[in-house]
This record gives sequence, C-alpha cells and structure tokens, in this order.
Amino acid sequence: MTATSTRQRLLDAALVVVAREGIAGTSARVIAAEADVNQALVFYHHGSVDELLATASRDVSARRAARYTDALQDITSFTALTAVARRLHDEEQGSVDRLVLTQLLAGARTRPLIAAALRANMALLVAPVEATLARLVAGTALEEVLPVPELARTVAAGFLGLELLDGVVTDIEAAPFPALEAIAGVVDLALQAGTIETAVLRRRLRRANAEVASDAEPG
Amino acid sequence: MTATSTRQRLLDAALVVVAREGIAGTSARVIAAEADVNQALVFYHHGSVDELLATASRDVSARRAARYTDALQDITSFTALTAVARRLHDEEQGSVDRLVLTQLLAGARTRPLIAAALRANMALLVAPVEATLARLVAGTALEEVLPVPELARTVAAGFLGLELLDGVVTDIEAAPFPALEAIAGVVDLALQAGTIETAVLRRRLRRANAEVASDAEPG
DNA sequence: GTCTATACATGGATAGAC
DNA sequence: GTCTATCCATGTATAGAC
Repeated sequence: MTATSTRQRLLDAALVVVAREGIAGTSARVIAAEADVNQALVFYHHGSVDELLATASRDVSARRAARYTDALQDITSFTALTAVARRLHDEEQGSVDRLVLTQLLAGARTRPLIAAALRANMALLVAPVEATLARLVAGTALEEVLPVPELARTVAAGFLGLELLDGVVTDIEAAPFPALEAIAGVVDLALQAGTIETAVLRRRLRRANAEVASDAEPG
Repeated sequence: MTATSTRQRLLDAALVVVAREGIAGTSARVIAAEADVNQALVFYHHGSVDELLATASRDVSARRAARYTDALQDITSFTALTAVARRLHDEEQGSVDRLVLTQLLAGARTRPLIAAALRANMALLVAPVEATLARLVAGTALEEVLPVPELARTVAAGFLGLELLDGVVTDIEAAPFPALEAIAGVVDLALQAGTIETAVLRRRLRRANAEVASDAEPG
C-alpha cells in the first residue's frame, strides 16, 4: 500500500479542519498542519484554499449521495422514509461529513467557488430523494397534487435544517423524528385505499388547493 | 430626534456586515467602517466582536419572534400555517435579518458567545410555533399521537433549512411551499370529522406508531 | 466618548533553493 | 514535489492623547 498522496492528505485534512474550526477558522496554514505537510503545498496542489474546499466538498457530497441512494432504494412508505431519515441522522452523529456541509453553506454565501461546488452537490443529494418520492406517490391520490421535484428539495432542505441546528440548539437532537413519523403515519393512512376513498380525497385536495391559491391573493 | 448612539449604530452595522460578508468576513474594522465610526469603539462599547454579534443576534431574534408570534396567532389549520410560512419567507426575501441567522449558526459551532445567544433566541422562535400547533391539534385525533413541543422544533428547524439553502441552491426558492401546502391539505382533510372517523384514525395511528417502534429495533 | 498609533497574531500567496 | 523565507494584507486588542 502506497502512502496517501499529499494532495489527498490535504483534501482529508481540509474537511477535518472545517468541521473542527468552522469555515471562519479554516486557513491554508491550519489545514497544512493537520495534514502534516508544508503550508505552501496547499497552493501548489490546489491553487487556493477555496479551490481545495470546493474539491473536498465535491468528494464528501459524492460519498453522501451514494449513502443516501443506497438507504432509500427500498423505501415503500412515508413512515419508512422517516425511519431512514432517522437512521441516516443517527449514523452521521459526530461525523466529519455532517458538520462540514453547514459550514460550507455559510461560506458559500460569499465564496463563489464553494457555492458552485455545493450547487452541483445538492443536485446529487436531491436525486435519490426525488426518485423515492416519485415511487411513493405513483398510483395514489397524491400523484396529481404533489409536485414531486419541489417536494424532494423541500425534504432535503428540511433534513439539512435539522442537521444544521443539531448541536447548537442541543435539545433538538432526537426530537424531530417521532414527530415526523407521526405525520408520515397520517399521510400513509390517507393513502390507503379503503380508509379514504381515493376519489373523495382527490376532489377535496383539489378544492383545498384552490382555496390556498385564492388566500394567497387577498382583496 | 437625537442621532442614533454609536453603540446602536455598531449593532445595526454588525448585522449588515454579517449578511453581506458572511461570518468569516465579519471583523471589527469592517463593522466600524459600515457604522462610520472608529474601529476602537467596537471594543469600547461591546468588549469584543463576539459580544457585539451576540447582542445583535439577541436583538434580531427578538424582532423575528415578535413577527412570528403576530403572524401565527390567528392560524386555524395546517394549510393556513403553510400559507403563513410562505408569506413570512417572502417578506424576508433579501432582508438582512434572514441572512444573519444562518451565518451565526455556522459561527456558533466554534464561538461560545454566539452559541449562547442563539440558544436563547431559538427558544423565542419556537414558542409561537409550539402554541400554534397545540391549538391546531387540540381536540383532534392527532392530539395523542403528535409530540407537539418536538414537532414545533422540527417545523422551526425545517423552515430554517429552507432559508439556509435559499440563494445558494437557487432553484429551491419558491418551490417548497406548494409542496408543503399540498401535504398540509392532506393532514387537514384527515383531521376533518366525517372524512375519516376519528376513532378509526386513532386506532390506525397507534398501530402505525407501534410498527415504527419495532422497525427501529430490528432482529 | 472618541481619536491616533501601535503591538502583535494570523492569513493568502509567491519566489527561489533543493 | 517539497522546503524556507518572505511580502503584504487583515485582524484583535490596547495605550494614551484629546
């Protein structure tokens, strides 16, 4: 086994440093120290700190997307979807990958290279969620009222929100999942033919949707 | 009218700078320049940059909580709740207050003073949401299966997730709300007596809940 | 309360020897 | 590919005059 290349050591170290020091505390010097290499090599191998972070971000998100795709492929109910969300969240507790994303999102607001990397990465992350949701609503009354691509982004964003707050507002840690699972239970029930007649649900959903639309443009 | 005090000018400027430059680009010098006062006055009036940010954060969150409390007080359905979420989101488009929270959350990971301020602030933010949800489920079949305090934190966190991604992953901007409103419609329908008999829903929800619990501890 | 001046640390990035 | 040395900008914070 050859020793890990300096280039790769810097990529790994960058993620560790971002997770530990935050985006504001991440510098070429600190990353190099973490990788135990000379500071100038950050610029030799990666051009700039932001390019290094962008590359590292692409790597970590590819790993994350693969993990999500794998975990979601057998999902057949909203209840199961929330259970997977809980499991993924638990598995990522304290992991480097988890802390990095929120730090990079904050950094992306002012650093174009990081923003570009995250945009590409978010698409990877949303794809498996979208595929799963499309499978879940196919053939149900929800199919014609739920905008699946948008819902997938909403779900991914909400999940991110939980990860973002976890550890800062510490009392939120395990709390979200029972709540989400209870709601998923209601939705799953609503989808079961026999509990609500599909035709009735469809009609009512359409009516409710129309009301929302008219509420949104008052007077 | 007396001119705004230097102390207050610094508080206002701090938020502007955090929103514009991000937490990583926020320094005493930049804040002082934005406030058009001398750099040393940051330390004279606020002790340190982090203390200034913590104070400013408390102020901005108090404003935000007041806005939310006001907007939520007349909510009587989940559909209306999502409509309010959409309105609040739209109103905060491009506002200083909106960008600040995510930046401070990222900063909180490594800066104790900011973390403490945000913890206090999050409680303010969750309170009106919790009160609203408690009102919504009171007397319905959901009352005994939904953990309201946890759900309130989940909703707040999810909302934050949307705000966090908005502007970075640009295609998410307006998308979440139709999706959320469609789901809220389903939940509201499920709660309407006559659509589903309450007793049936209760029994099924309990059973679904039990299945989730046993799924969570396999083999 | 506000200013100038300054000490001192850290950071991005490059030149040039090896 | 890697190292040392260095330039220069920016940042925190304080001392002391006004």
